[in-house]
Amino acid sequence: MTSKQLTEIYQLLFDRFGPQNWWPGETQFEIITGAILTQNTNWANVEKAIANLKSAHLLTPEKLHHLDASQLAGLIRPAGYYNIKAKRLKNLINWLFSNYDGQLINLEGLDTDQLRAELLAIKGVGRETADSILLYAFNREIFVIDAYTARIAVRHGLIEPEADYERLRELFQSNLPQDIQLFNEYHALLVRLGKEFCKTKAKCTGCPLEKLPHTIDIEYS
DNA sequence: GACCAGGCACATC
DNA sequence: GATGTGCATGGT
Repeated sequence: MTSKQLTEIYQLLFDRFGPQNWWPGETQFEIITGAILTQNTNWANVEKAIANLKSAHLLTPEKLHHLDASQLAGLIRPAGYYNIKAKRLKNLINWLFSNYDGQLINLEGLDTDQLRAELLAIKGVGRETADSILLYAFNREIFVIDAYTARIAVRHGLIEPEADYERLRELFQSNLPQDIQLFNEYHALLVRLGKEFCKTKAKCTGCPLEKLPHTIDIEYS
């Protein structure tokens, strides 16, 4: 039942928007960095911060490892929350160097549950950030939940408004084929839909899901 | 000027 | 376990 609805939604979104080519980023480390920088932040601002790191030729674990947090903060300033995000990036990099010789390749041997648990133990890496890293940087079968996804799922009656992150992840992850490319595209499409049609103050006109069962009045933040 | 954006940790109840 | 607050820039 739910899996049929989820499949229908995916079809409608893909038909309307086409492939989203996520995650934007040329390297595994760029994707990881972007996942932290985009926390509660518009992607356009993240791009400016990443551009700064690229111009300075600092977008590698080694280079950032040797940079202090205050200098890093200056470079990522356009992404907002720059002091806290600089610390969070350093936390992740310190973990990588303390336990894995600073090499992302050394994480490939971990199974998904183990890697997720380790990421979540890093201060500054919460569920969405960890799951974005798992799916988009490490190609693991994890469905990423974000504020848009939650809002859309609630508004279309796929889940109760009180549902927490893990409950939402369970909804998508266990009612869809275990397909990394599908998880990748689906989450990206939900964000696309959210940006264009599913903000907190709902303006649903022209929404590709307009004809589906709908509870417009709900405000989910 | 208000409101929002691809969250998270921490304090407090 | 639920709720409130600080963190900060840049676009609409």
